[in-house]
Amino acid sequence: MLSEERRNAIVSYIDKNGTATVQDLVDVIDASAATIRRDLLMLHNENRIVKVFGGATSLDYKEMSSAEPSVGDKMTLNTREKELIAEYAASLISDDDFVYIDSGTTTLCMINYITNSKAVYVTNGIVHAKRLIERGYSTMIIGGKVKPTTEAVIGSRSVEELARFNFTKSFMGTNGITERAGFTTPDEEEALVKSEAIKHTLQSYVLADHSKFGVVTPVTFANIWDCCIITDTVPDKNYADLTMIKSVSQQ
Amino acid sequence: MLSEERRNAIVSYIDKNGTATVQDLVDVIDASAATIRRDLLMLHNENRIVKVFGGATSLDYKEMSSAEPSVGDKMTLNTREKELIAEYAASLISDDDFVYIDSGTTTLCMINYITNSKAVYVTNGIVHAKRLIERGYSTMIIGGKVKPTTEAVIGSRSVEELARFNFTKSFMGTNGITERAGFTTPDEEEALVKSEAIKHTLQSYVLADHSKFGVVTPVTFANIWDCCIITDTVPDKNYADLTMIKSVSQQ
DNA sequence: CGAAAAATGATTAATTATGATTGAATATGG
DNA sequence: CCATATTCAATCATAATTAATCATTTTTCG
Repeated sequence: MLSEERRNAIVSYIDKNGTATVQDLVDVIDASAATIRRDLLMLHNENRIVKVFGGATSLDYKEMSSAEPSVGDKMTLNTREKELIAEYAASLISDDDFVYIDSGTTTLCMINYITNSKAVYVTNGIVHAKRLIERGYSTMIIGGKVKPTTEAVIGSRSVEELARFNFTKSFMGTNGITERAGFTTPDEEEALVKSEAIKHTLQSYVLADHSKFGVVTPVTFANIWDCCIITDTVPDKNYADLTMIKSVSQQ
Repeated sequence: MLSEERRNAIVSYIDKNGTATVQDLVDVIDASAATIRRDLLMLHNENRIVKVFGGATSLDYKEMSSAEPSVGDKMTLNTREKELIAEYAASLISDDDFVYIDSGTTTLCMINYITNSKAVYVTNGIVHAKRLIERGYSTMIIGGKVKPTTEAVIGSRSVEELARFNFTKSFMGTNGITERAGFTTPDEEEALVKSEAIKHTLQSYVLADHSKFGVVTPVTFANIWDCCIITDTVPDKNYADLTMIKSVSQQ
């Protein structure tokens, strides 16, 4: 058996079962533990599996204990509401729009519902850009520092770049919405990017499920009247007097 | 039996079965192991098969067998040569380097071997940026249009952005290398980005396996003496007089 | 035909992959 | 926190594979 064949067998076993211990692989494949370990190390370097203590897991195997939520993990939270919000937001895009899509999980979800291929899309999310391109849309990405946790492009360079654009519509994520603090986010640099994008947009939308209302996080990136909120259910009617709200709840 | 038809028989056997050991081929084809090896070497240099230790595999063997987990990463045809080239290139990065990593599959492979977390990395590849960040490196991305097929950031905006950087090292991919045409690529916009990156770099490296030598594609992005070539085997000794070459072949 | 060139097969030294061993590192269960 | 049990990485000896060499055969072409 060729060593390549053996390594492929290891990868398919792991992909099929999600995980495998070194002993599992020794039993299934005719090779010693030392060889299996060497293979796992090589496959890990080639990004074909993830080597962990005791064995290996497939690339897309989710670790439940992971404390920091990366973009991929957060996707699974609050799906039903997010889907509805995302679907409605995507429907707003028309042919000659120049659209800015903010980084964040709700906006990422929105991309799946986009159907307009005549519009041009700009984003500061690495994953967002990748998905837009995969789906065949005309896409641009903002340059700058990449923030590790959210895979968003931020920093002064990004702000400068944004200043040269004039969007017709922008779709933003947020961490908190209150009447007094407006739209807020925990990261100052991310907030600067968001503000700049909104500043250069004709009509900005904030995509936020009901859990975001009444929450304040450190930095404000827009006042409550600057953006139209797209949400599922509005907890407080006061908001209606201050800004435009589109509720997409099912009933 | 004509040597040419024997080689064709070898290729079809390998294409049909995915892999073959030297012994397999000796059994099937009426020739000695030495001849089979010579054939495999020749066929490998002609890019008709991939020679591996113990035998050979078809060109797309790895792609076929692994159930592709992440979309878009399917273009990673990682041959043994690419791995070696990538590994050596990654080892060149030192602590206070400001590194540019060009889009392309060989440079993507290189990221897996990077270990220096003190350097700062800039790239125009969407997937490259994502992987750099995932692996925990300080990363920046160039802004601009995203090219659908390669997921590379290109266009005038990218060139403008690059003009503001001063890299200590850059690692480039290429489609062709010849003495007269230098380093070439099929896409003009991509060529412009590459040239600009090289222009703002102290020492540029081109990562290229043997199959790129003697190939000319429409647009030149650098002269042969502008970059140090990192490759597996150099087909023509003339190159050594024109540029710096580091060969990482196993022999 | 016959010499030169090319291809082939056998042999061998060198390279590479593998498997076993061992001290060090890491996880587990109090 | 500790002690214990796994697992790991490094090392080495062994087995397998290879590239290089050379003698022999086949092909080429004047």
